[in-house]
Amino acid sequence: MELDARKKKILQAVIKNYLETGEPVGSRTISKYTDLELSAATIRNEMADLEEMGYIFQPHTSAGRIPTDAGYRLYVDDMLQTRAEQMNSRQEEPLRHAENTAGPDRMEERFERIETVLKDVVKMLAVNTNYTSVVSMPQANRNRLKFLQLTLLDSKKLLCTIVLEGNIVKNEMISIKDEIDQQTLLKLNLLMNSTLNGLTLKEINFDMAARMAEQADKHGELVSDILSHIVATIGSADGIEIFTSGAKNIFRYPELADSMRAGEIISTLEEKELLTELMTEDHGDDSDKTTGIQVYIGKETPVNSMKDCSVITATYEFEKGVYGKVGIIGPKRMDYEKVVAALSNVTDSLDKKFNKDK
Amino acid sequence: MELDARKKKILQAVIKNYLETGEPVGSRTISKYTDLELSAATIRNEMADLEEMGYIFQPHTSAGRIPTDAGYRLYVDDMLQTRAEQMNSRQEEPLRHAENTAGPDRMEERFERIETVLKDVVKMLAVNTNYTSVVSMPQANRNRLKFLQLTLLDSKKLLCTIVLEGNIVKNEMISIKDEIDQQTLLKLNLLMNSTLNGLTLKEINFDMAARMAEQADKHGELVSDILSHIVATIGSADGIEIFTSGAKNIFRYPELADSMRAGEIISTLEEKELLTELMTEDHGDDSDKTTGIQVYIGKETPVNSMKDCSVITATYEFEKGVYGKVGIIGPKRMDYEKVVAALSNVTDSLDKKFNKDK
DNA sequence: AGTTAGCACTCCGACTAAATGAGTGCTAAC
DNA sequence: GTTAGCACTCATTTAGTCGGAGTGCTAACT
Repeated sequence: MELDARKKKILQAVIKNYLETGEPVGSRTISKYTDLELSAATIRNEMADLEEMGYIFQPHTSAGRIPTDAGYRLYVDDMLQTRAEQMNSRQEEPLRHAENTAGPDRMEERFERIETVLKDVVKMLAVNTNYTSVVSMPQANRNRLKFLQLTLLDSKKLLCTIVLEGNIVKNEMISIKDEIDQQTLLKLNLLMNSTLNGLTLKEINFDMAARMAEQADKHGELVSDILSHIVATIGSADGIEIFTSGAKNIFRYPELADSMRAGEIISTLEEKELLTELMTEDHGDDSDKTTGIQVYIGKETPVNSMKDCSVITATYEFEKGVYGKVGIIGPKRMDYEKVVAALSNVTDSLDKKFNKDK
Repeated sequence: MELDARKKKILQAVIKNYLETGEPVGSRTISKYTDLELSAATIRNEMADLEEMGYIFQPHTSAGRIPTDAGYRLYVDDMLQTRAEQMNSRQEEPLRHAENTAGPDRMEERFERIETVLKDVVKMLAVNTNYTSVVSMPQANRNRLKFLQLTLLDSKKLLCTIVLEGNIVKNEMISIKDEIDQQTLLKLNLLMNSTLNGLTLKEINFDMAARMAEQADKHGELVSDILSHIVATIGSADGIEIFTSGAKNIFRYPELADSMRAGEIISTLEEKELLTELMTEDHGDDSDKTTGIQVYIGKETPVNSMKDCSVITATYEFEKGVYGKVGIIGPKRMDYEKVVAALSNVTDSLDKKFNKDK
């Protein structure tokens, strides 16, 4: 069977209607709703076909139709494509695009800590969309070390301050066995900085560690100790920081609101580790390369507890090469168009904001 | 009317039973449950009295009784008192107390970052009690400044690393207008450290700021700028870090599980700022001075969204004078005894752990 | 061919009525 | 002061009924 233009139009109508009402949509409704003037009976035939093709289904005999994941997928792909086309044609007249980015006024107030900015953004998103939203701090992973500083706190504790290229700062407390004096500390600082500066985490390897340990002479052990602390601190998945907002919004959507499902989702939001996979690597190849927007429908999501949700993520750039993600979690019948637009605006604003600060 | 021993016993029986079942308890049940051999009819009379006194109530005519907040209060106060007495008598034989502290094995593995420890603890609590649990990082508020360091990141940004007495480290990024060279930076570091070291946040005042600005000569503006950044960073409620676990546990208790209530609670847990009040100052005067355990029943809690819950908090000591709090949030019919015991154990373990590390 | 109207059928959801049962308050007797 | 007995209340459960929305199918229409 073939998916001709008319079937596609009907499918779209079913989905749009279902997005609005959240209830199975029947043939009569469609027959009025669409501009193609067809009777309910004809629609029924077409809908039977669409069901056979796996785009829609009935929750029970003699009920209206509901889109399947495949149906949503088709719809979303279509939407993204026409969106991309629109963007392209608009690139020539950037004015439109500019006036489209709402809300930067809220974020420009003054120089703020990035956490504050992101917390504001995520809250704003949740409030505006009525879905749950998440944001990750810029990822340090593939980032270069800019500067590191060892400071003696007391006779047994060393404070190691690590600054990465994107001006991301981390602290690590290191316990030391043997006492150490200011002089050698100064030397160590010099040594480590000169060796490590500008390096990616992945460029720091055993070889280098060995060479440094050698140069540090009797403090070799301490150096490698420090080094492994550094690597661990930055590299650990633990390092990812995620903020969420609007968790309670899932209660707006009955299909997610039963305590089992909601509990699972909320646990995931609470234990942010489980979101790591979602908020770091690019999953799937269906991401929109130009905007960094990804749409996961139902089982497509990498997060187990969200098999009944749809998740949309977008990428923002904090500094050159340093990225973070913003995401929206909602029911499968979420307003994909609105959410994609909102995320796109937000990442645009963030990109601008962070670039302006430089 | 007077609350004689028998009435008290009946009240206790009602509450105990209700804690277990979660359902209104009737006179027949009590008549069997208690050791005082009384018929249901007698119990009924007594219960009518108890209702008049405001300790219990009926959700509707011809239903069993449910404890009121006042009823719980009485019960809890009693429990805490007998508990305190037991503790006192046990102090002479500390072995008992020692074997009572379960779970330190889980936390002793190795030197861990305090965040990790606290996250483990809060998770463990949630799993063991089946309630929602929260923990706050040690509070910096009334803490002394141990050390502070200014580092030039680039021509426009200054990194300010702040270490407080309890080895709590904070970073603050400060934008500067005029460029500054390493020499003056060194001087500033020296000046600020020598002036501020060992001071409480509250001891840093305008007077001092003025004096320092004066000494800093032409960089006076920068100094006061930095100073206000420091004060703001540390002092801001923003600075409190809170971890939660087991949010989904509220769904175990139908009286909290409806989406309105649950949504409110979950929002509060998500926006940790709202928990600040709960996790910082001592509220109410009914706290158990010896253990730092506080019990908030229903409307007593300082957090608005938890008017239908009970909240129990306990204080642990990170370092001399640096405190954090652990809390359990559950339904009013929570197992107060078990929770108090669990919290008491946890704070004991934490106290020991942190003191041993030193 | 494709489209439409008509009709029997299915199934859900809302409503009603009756039965059940736990629990109370009250009275009268012990 | 305590208890047994009884009438009464009210939430919960069960079963039964009804209406409506929507379907699939067939037959007629273009």
